[in-house]
Amino acid sequence: MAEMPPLSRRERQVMDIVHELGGATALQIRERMSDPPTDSAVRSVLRILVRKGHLSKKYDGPRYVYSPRVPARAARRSAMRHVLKTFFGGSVEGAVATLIALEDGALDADERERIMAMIEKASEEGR
Amino acid sequence: MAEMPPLSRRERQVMDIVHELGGATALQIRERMSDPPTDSAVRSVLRILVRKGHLSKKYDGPRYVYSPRVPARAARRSAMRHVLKTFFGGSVEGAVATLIALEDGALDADERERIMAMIEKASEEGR
DNA sequence: CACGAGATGTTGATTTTTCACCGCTCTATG
DNA sequence: CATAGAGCGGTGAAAAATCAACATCTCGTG
Repeated sequence: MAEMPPLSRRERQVMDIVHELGGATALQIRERMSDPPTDSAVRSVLRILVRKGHLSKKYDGPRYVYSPRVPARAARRSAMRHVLKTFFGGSVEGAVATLIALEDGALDADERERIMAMIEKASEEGR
Repeated sequence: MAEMPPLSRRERQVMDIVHELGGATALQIRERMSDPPTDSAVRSVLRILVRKGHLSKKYDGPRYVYSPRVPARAARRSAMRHVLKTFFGGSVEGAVATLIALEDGALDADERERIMAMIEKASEEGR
């Protein structure tokens, strides 16, 4: 389970799509690409990603569904940790600030409440 | 000044380091790489990144300092937006949850207070 | 001035990535 | 049964990325 070399451009693009969808067929993936190559090209990188251990494929109904090998939770944490370190100098505060200020993520009262509660809870438990 | 082709592996690695440091010399960058190639190899990708418009170089004292061409604020927002979409289905709530639960980011009382205040303020201002 | 060390840029060869063509299988349908 | 269409994977060639050797230039020092 080594962490190998980082992904190539296409590989990363495909992984992002699969992560976003949770699991996806070759066709779905191709449809989501901004600059889609041929179907077989997509399959080529899928094959590589499976071989490298980043994706698993399962035969669901009439076609294969590709899913991330690493659990969603871990992937989320890892991705977040990376931007936290790279763009926010590790400042959770700064990251949250940017997050809630993201115009397209306008949070309503409910969501705000839940977030507040969450933080309360976390700081209690986290000592 | 289009944003065209995504970055290659090395390019992304270098960009991340530069973003993290805000600005850096070729040597600093190389020092931060986990699997550093030769100095001249590093310079090669730096040159490419400058040509592509992702980095600017300024002659500071005895050497060049490379800096991101896109303002830190915009870069942060863009990076955050991407993980938000890819790993959290756009849920700010989910993202904040992960953020505050990152064990290595243990937030103290002060930080928690400031974050709470921030959220209050944001929702007051009619977001 | 001559020299060595540090910083940079260039070039071209090697390695990796990307991709489409091709053939196979399976299923549905006429 | 014959055919057509969809899904799949292998292969090798083209394109891109990666990298180290090499050439310059600058600066400080003996």
